[in-house]
Amino acid sequence: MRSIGRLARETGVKVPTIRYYERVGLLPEAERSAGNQRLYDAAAVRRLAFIRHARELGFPLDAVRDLLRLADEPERSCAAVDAIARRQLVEIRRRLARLEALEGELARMLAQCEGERIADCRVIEVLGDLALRSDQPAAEDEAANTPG
Amino acid sequence: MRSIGRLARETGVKVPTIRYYERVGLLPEAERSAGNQRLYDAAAVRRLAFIRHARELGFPLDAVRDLLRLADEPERSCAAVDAIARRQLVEIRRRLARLEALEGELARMLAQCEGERIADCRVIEVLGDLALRSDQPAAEDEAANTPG
DNA sequence: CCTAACTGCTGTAGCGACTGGAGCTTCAAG
DNA sequence: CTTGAAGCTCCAGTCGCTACAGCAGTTAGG
Ligand SMILES: [Zn+2]
Ligand SMILES: [Zn+2]
Ligand SMILES: [Zn+2]
Ligand SMILES: [Zn+2]
Repeated sequence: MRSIGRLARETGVKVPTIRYYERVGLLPEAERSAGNQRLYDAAAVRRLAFIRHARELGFPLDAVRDLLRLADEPERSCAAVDAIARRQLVEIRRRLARLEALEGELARMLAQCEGERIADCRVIEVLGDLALRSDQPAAEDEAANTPG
Repeated sequence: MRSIGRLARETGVKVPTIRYYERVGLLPEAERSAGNQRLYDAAAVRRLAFIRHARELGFPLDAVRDLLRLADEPERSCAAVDAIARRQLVEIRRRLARLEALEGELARMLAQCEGERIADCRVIEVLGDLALRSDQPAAEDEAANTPG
C-alpha cells in the first residue's frame, strides 16, 4: 500500500488531480490509514495510469469513465470501445484541420507585413477587414482539453 | 445607432458574448437609450469584428486587448503587433505538432484492433500499458481556446 | 523524546472564455 | 392597447484542473 504522494510519483499524475479524480468518480474512494490518509494498491496504479494515458490522448473525462467501465468487462465486444476511440480520432482531425487553416492565415499575414507603421501593418489590416467575416455561426466549442 | 441584437447579427458575435466583452473591458461601456438598452455605432461594429477575427485566429483575450490598443496608434512601429502574431503562430504550431502525434497514436491503436472481445482490444491494451507512461511531467496546459 | 520538515487532509475559490437561466423591463408591430 | 420578441441584471455552470488556507499526521535527525 502506498500514499497519495507515492502514487502521484509512480503515475505522473499530481496529488490534487488524484483527489479530484476521486471526487468526480473516476477513482473509487481510497482506503484510509489510521490517521485518515489515503492508501492505494497496485490496482489503483494501473487504473490511474490508464486514465492518464487516455487523457494524454485527449479523451474527455466522461469518455475515460466509459472506457474504464468497458475495460472491466473483458468478455464483451470491443465495438463500444472502438466507437469511443473513433469519435476521439474524428474530433482530433477536426481540430487539426482548423489549426492548419489558422496557421496558414497567420503565416500569410506575417509574411506580408513590411514591418513599418501600424497604419500599414498587414496583421492589423487583415484583422480589421470587415469583409473577411466568415458567415458561419461561430462553430461550436473548440476547447482542446488535452493535458500532459 | 443599433441595438445589441443587431450588432450581434452584423458581427456574428452572440449577444451574451458582447455583454461579456464589455464587462471585461474589451468593448467600452455602450451608450444607453432612454430605456437603458445598449446602443452601438459603426465604430463598435468595426471594433467587435476585429475582436472576432482575432479570436477566430486563436488569440487569447489579453492579446486581443493589446492588439486593439496598438491598432489605435497608427503612427507607431508595428513591431509589437508582429511580435504578438508571431507568438500566436508559434503556439499554434506547437498545438499542431501535439495533435499530429495524438492522431498518429490513436489511428494506430484503432488500425490494430481486431474488433473482438474487450480482453483483446488493442485500444484498451495500449491505454492500460504501464510501460507506455512517458516520463514527461504532464506538459503545461494545452487548452486551445479557439472559437468560431 | 522533541522538533522541524514534509506530507497529508478538507474546503473553497480561481482560471479562460464564454453560456445559460431566472425574473424582470422595454420596445416594435399589428 | 396588446402581445411577444428582445433587452436588462445577476448568478451559476461548463471543463479539467490548480492554488491557496488552515489545519493534522508522518518521518528523520539530534
Ligand atoms: Zn501515449
Ligand atoms: Zn506589421
Ligand atoms: Zn480569418
Ligand atoms: Zn477494439
